Amino acid sequence: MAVTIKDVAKRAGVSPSTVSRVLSNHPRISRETTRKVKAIMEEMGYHSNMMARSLVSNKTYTLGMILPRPAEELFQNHFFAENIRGITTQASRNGYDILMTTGHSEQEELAAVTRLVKGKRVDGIILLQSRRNDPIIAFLKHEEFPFILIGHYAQDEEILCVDNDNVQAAYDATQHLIAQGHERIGFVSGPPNLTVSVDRLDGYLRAMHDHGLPMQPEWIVEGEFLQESGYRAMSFFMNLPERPTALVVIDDLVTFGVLRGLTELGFRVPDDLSLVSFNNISLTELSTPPLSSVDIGIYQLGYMASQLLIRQIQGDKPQQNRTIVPHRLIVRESSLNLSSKRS
Amino acid sequence: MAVTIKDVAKRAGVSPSTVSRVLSNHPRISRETTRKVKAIMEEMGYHSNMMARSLVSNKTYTLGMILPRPAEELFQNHFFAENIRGITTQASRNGYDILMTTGHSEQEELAAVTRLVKGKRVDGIILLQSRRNDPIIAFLKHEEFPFILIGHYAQDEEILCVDNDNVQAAYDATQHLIAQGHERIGFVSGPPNLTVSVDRLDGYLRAMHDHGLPMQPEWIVEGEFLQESGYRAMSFFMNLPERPTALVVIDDLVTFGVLRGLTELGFRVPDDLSLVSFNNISLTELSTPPLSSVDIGIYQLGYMASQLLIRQIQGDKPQQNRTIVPHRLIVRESSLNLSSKRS
DNA sequence: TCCGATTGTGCAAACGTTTTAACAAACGAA
DNA sequence: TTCGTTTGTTAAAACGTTTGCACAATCGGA
Repeated sequence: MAVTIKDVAKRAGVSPSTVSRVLSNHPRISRETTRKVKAIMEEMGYHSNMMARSLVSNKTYTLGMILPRPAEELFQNHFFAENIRGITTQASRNGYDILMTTGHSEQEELAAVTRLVKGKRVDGIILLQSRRNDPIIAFLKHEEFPFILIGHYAQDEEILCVDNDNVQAAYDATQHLIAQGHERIGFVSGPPNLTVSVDRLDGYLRAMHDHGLPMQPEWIVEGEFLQESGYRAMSFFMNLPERPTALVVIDDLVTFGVLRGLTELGFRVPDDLSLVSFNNISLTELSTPPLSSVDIGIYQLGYMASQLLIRQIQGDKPQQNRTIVPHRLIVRESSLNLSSKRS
Repeated sequence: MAVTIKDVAKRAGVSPSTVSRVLSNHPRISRETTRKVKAIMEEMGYHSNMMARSLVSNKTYTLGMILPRPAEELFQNHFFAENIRGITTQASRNGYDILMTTGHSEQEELAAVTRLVKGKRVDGIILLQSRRNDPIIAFLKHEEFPFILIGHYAQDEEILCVDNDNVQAAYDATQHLIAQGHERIGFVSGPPNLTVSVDRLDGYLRAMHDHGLPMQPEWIVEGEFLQESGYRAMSFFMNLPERPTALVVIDDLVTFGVLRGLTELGFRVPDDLSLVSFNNISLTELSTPPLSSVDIGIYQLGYMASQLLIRQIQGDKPQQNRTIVPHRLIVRESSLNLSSKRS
């Protein structure tokens, strides 16, 4: 039905091989033949059948990824959307498309990945998250299939990944609060089994230590990446006999929970409690007051992941396994202290 | 390298055709053979090569879509993420994956779609938006290639689409404000060339008319789907000699702009101005005050689109071209009037 | 003039499936 | 017993490419 390489060949009076070689810019094809064949391809509206091409060349020019499950709140809408934009944009630029699939459980996800890999549907895989002992990572590593992780995998430093320096990011956030004159600073963390929670807590602790500030164990609260966690943390902190004057919060969404609680109780931000958090989603600047947040370069995380994975597919060994995307603290009203406001 | 159908056949002592038929549950294959072949496939870790399968069967079990360009703010992060979740989930359930590609201009997007269609990479296409005279729609229609539109295309009622009843949604929102005792109600619209803007304005006008309320042309303001538009609309309305007491706003993000402006000027919501908007993104309930918003079922829009497209691919002719996803007004504090609050 | 290298092209096999047509065997009814 | 039907299987062609090998023609230097 559709125009094939043979049709073009016949019309051009050459063999199919020649047409194929024109397509792939083979050096031995003459200027003249190239011109003629290309003209005829144009004229006949030829587009090569990707399935046939993939079958023989064993390349699909497709990167796979699994859609994060709703349960995995680490990846909220904003993160996911920005991230995938980065991934897709860079992939496109290199002639790759993104294949997305999903599973309703860890087991189904593994089955989906297996299907993509063994069924030769993709050339590489981008993983948006990893749990501890991730069977998908184990599988991909065992198959020696190209893949990259956004985030990093504490259990295995050998795998390719793109991540932030979360220790430093939290250090910066904490130091900023200290510079604003705060000494009593609390930390609202995420699930303790996630590297990101561990790293950010670490950065907070280091900053406190480096500036000789007292650390109280009760000023560190764990939670989920949900606003409810923020709400709970807030009420815990505000009921302490000695309240902190500022909080470093693991995620913007959690901070919204803190903020809502504070507003309900009649406390004011930053006057009664200053806040800094992470991710800098677009709504941080819309809230009242606007939230200070560490921009972790979500788009760039995706962009780099695409780029590095494609390089690896094409046989480029990277110097180091882990690539760091720079972060940037965006200071807004939620962490500006009174004196600097009054000045 | 990988295990092929031939390897399985040889090991099972049958022909490749038989193995293929076992794979596709051909009725003529005996119980015994099926059992044996399946066991061997399991044992050898066989997975069929999708490229080869697609090449001959002309089916890819893949749906294509183009990533909305950042410029097209109609599709914000929240919408996009929720929508794609619906699309992918339902696709997966039917054994389809999603292929995502992108282009930096309308022309590139058309080229990308052409590549997917002519290169036989996908079985159908989901379009997340359409401009007027969309060349992509024209192309797909001309090729008679299965596709579905999320939203609808006023120029052509023949194409398959999933949409809300935006007229009724706006009617409901307006009527709610009227029920709260408002008579002076303004409308903040989106770009006038989008169907969604036209429809929602229409619903607003009808509700006002049906309740015998005065309509003032200056109470209708056009803008973009950006918070800046909300900010501008707000300052316009609040500087009128006769201010409205409530606004219907085309989109939540725009409403955040209105809200920020009001807060800056010291106005209070809903006391000085009540607000209702559309889309019900997750942050509407986190803002202060929480925003009333019409939930348009973003996930379900995607879910239905997937489902209907797959049906069409499989040869099921739908009764009607346009499928309506129900909406639901979620009333929150931003539109509850004083009397009902005090009661 | 001859010959080795270079340039341009074609033949045919291969990639891993699906599917049509054919056929053998078993079955059941006359 | 015979013959039409059903059941189970296979051989082989086809899908649209890529690519190793072969070969002819041209070229450039001795």
